[in-house]
Amino acid sequence: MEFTSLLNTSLDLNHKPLRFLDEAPQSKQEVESDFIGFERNVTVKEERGALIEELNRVSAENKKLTELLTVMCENYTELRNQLMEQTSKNIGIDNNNNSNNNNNNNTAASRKRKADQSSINDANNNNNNIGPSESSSSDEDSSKKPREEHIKAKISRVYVRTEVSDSSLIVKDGYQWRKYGQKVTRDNPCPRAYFKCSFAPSCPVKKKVQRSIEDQSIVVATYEGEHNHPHPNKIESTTSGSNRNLTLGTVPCSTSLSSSGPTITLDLTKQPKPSSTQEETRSLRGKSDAPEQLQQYFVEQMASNLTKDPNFKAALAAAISGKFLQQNNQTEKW
DNA sequence: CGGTTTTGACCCGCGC
DNA sequence: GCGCGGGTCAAAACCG
Repeated sequence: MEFTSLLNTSLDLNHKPLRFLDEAPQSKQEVESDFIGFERNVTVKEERGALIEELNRVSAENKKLTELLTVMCENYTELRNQLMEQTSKNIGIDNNNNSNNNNNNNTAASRKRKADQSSINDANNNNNNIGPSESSSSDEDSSKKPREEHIKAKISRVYVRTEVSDSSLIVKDGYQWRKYGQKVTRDNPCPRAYFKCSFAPSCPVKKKVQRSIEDQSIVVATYEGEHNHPHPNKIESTTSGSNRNLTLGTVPCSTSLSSSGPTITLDLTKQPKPSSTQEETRSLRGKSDAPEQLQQYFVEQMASNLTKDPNFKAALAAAISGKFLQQNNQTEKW
């Protein structure tokens, strides 16, 4: 019987400290009544003091983390703006390239792979850093299907740094993609994934994603064609099934841009804890237009997530109660 | 239940 | 003509 009462009391102790945060000043009697089994009201007060001290320390730590997060968000916002600028510039560059490529393809339409090689060489000339001379045969489709000829020349490459352990081959560019094939190519043991824009067939854009053979942490995404619909970030989309490829605009990644040419390198390895649910992602997307609000939102969201997380609560309670019981043992020994 | 992913089969261009 | 290799299809599995 004594044991059970002790057990019950200790369980309560696990929870009370959390309630101190909300109702510490007025709950003095209630707290003391919970500790009545210990018959040590004086030490309870001391322990409360120690707990409050500990909580203050944790709060300070949390503040520092929040500041760090804010700095990260600022960096992210800055880089994101740079990305947007660069992207808009690249669109212009690509359009110029389109006209050039169209001319070339008109003369060599029957030799799609050769034309393709030339476009690849162009791309590699623009970014001679990581290019695993990947044979993309985008022009093949267009010559096979003349109706797509108007979109064929728009080819751009994006180099995305990801975790090596992440085998998903997902490049978060904000658009929604449907995977329609995967192939292991000869020159690269890593499989190449084929995606179509989920707005297909009305949107003819395709992309190929494959890890670089030279640096497995880099994923090479080759985009073919041009989206004929607005960026999903700008759409108040309703449900849209699975948004697994969602959104450059919301992912707090750090980005780095190649200075010229239609290639972009994104570093997705430095992103903070990604939001776990689609709902969160959608709400983030809605706020992505205002960087300050975004930062604030990230901070709030992280704090909210932590406070909502039962594991975090349990761990905190365990840590506090552990310290508490430890002190109890010490006082009992006295 | 509808959309997406997986994956083996198939198609087609290219080189020999 | 044949084999190779990249790209696509489509049925089944999977998922929310």
